[in-house]
Amino acid sequence: MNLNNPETFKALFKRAAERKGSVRALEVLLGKKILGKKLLDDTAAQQYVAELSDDRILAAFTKQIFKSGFVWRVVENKWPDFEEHFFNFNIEKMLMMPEEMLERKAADPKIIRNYNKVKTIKANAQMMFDITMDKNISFAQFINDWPSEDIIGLWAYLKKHGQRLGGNTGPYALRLLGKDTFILSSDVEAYLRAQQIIDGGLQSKKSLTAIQAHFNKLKTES
DNA sequence: TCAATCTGCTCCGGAGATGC
DNA sequence: GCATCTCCGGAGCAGATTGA
Repeated sequence: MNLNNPETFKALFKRAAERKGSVRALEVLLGKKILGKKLLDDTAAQQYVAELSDDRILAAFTKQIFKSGFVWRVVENKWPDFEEHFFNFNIEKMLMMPEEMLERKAADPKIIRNYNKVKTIKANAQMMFDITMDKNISFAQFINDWPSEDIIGLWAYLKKHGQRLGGNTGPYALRLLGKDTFILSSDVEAYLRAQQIIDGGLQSKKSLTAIQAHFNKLKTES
């Protein structure tokens, strides 16, 4: 570990600006978030997350689950049929769907016929429903309220209580929705190892805590 | 032309090892 | 003894490629 002397935000920013051509070019990339067809700043993005309907969150989770380990283009091409098959991911309708119906839909070639992944739609709908009942808030509000300084906590929650939302699936889905989260891509992992912020397994508690601390530090410095 | 095989990609879970 | 970590094989399907 090299926690005493990791790269500062200033040095990282300078290096990134050189790589992207100029400070301005980098700021264009960093300054706003693209959500759907909209370009939003951080405050607007946060508002966007809080106002999402829960069916869109279930749709995002499901899309990412099917993309995981598969050609993303195929999932995108078939997505309109997914929306149609699963009632636009309406939570109540999904929870009322009998197993036989789910099994039948999972055999339709219009969608990706992976029954194990199809089953996650209902399971994750149940997780979302439970939270809205327990906390009396929408699932979107639940995600929005979770502090970005402990985003690994939200990852762990989704992994434990949801289905197939572990690994990078949960983080990717959260980012797709507009939640402020980092992604442990291979490039990011290589950087973290080069900076000696982590040395063991990427998903170990020790590593995740160190990574979160580093991102929190960068956020404070930025 | 058709069938078989390969490729792409990552979560999941089990087993054994390690640390506290 | 329990929790956590690490490693590895299995699972899943569409599209591309290869061979008969």
